[in-house]
Amino acid sequence: MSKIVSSRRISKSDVIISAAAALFREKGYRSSSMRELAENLGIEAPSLYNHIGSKAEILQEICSGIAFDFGDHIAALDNSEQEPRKKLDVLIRFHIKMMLHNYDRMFVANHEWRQLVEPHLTTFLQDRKSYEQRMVQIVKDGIIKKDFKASQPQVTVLTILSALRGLEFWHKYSNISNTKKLENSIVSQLLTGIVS
Amino acid sequence: MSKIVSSRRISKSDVIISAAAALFREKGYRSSSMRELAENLGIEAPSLYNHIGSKAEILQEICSGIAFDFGDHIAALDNSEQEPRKKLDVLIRFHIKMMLHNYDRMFVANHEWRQLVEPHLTTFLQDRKSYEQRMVQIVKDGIIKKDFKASQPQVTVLTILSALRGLEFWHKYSNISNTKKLENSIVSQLLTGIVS
DNA sequence: ACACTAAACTAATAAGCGTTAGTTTTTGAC
DNA sequence: GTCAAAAACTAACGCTTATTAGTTTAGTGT
Repeated sequence: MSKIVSSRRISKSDVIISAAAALFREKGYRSSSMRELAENLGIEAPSLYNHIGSKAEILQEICSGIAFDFGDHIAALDNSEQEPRKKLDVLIRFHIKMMLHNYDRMFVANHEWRQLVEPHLTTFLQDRKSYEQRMVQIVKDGIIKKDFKASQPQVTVLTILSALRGLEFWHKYSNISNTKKLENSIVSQLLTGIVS
Repeated sequence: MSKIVSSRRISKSDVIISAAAALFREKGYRSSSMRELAENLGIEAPSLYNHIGSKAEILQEICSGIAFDFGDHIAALDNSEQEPRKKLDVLIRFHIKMMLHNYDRMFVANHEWRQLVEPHLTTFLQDRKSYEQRMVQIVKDGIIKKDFKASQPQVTVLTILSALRGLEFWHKYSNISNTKKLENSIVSQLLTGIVS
């Protein structure tokens, strides 16, 4: 009978979605039950439906929210007049920051987007594809300017993105080595490699 | 009432596990039902239990099989007398080959190991940690021999491993660009970077 | 042809799922 | 304090799940 705490800035549905993101990250979307989610919030399962439409809707909110953040960021970056190398640098650091500060949502969006139902699955994949293509363009620009080695830009981008997706493993290390140092290591490795 | 086809070399449980790997990859472990798995094999769900112990057991077989293959490979590599740089090269190529030739099992092991029940979850994580540590040692050796730049070897290894885990995205491209070329691109990018 | 065994079948069970309906309690503005 | 709205509750439904029990069919060696 305890009520969900909320403020002017954070709606009750946001509180639910945050708790859901944490649960989905830990157990996976399909293995997480509405009953367990409710229990974590100190209420009964049916009470959730005063604030959210369905379990599927929660996942959609999480995934589309992340997609929006990344789309927003790369659009702003595209409009800026910077060198391709700098753009890639900024992009990588943004991924790292997102992973450190929005860990649960990032994890869920990365791992559970397959469970989205149409048309949201298609939308999500389109957004992803579009992001990827913008990134490919940055690499192509860099190759033309001789900033980057000639390569298969598609493969280059997918390699970087999958490396960044794995950042979730470093979430647990984020307290011991500070963010900036971690950022620098990863950016350096992805851009200039490890061979001396 | 059709029987599961099997040969002297491939047992019926292996046929089931292969079909399960394909299904689990497509829908995820929790979203895959024994009924659907049986249907894909042309039998009824309860008939599966003549060959396998449980759904959970199938996942265990998949995950421990992959863990074994990688453990085996890195142990053999450790015993070989090769330069760290060459070891890392071989390791990366092995990951790529495994992903291309054992796609379903690799995908499932990478994505669904969280659904393992104890004690298999702990075993799997220990195997993974051990593999990671062996790889860290290779990088450390390389740094001492000045093959590699000084860095945080742990971060270096985790970055490479997460990039390799994302190889599943390239499975669909594997028909257009041949394996060797893909291997070379990825090895080059991970070892020497993209900046010219 | 016969018997043994492997492997399929049908029927059913208990548990868990997301969700709805209907009701009661709590909260906040006047 | 009163009243409306928000948000909690209990009870239950319909469905799916993995799995078991018991039975029948099919394949194999003699």
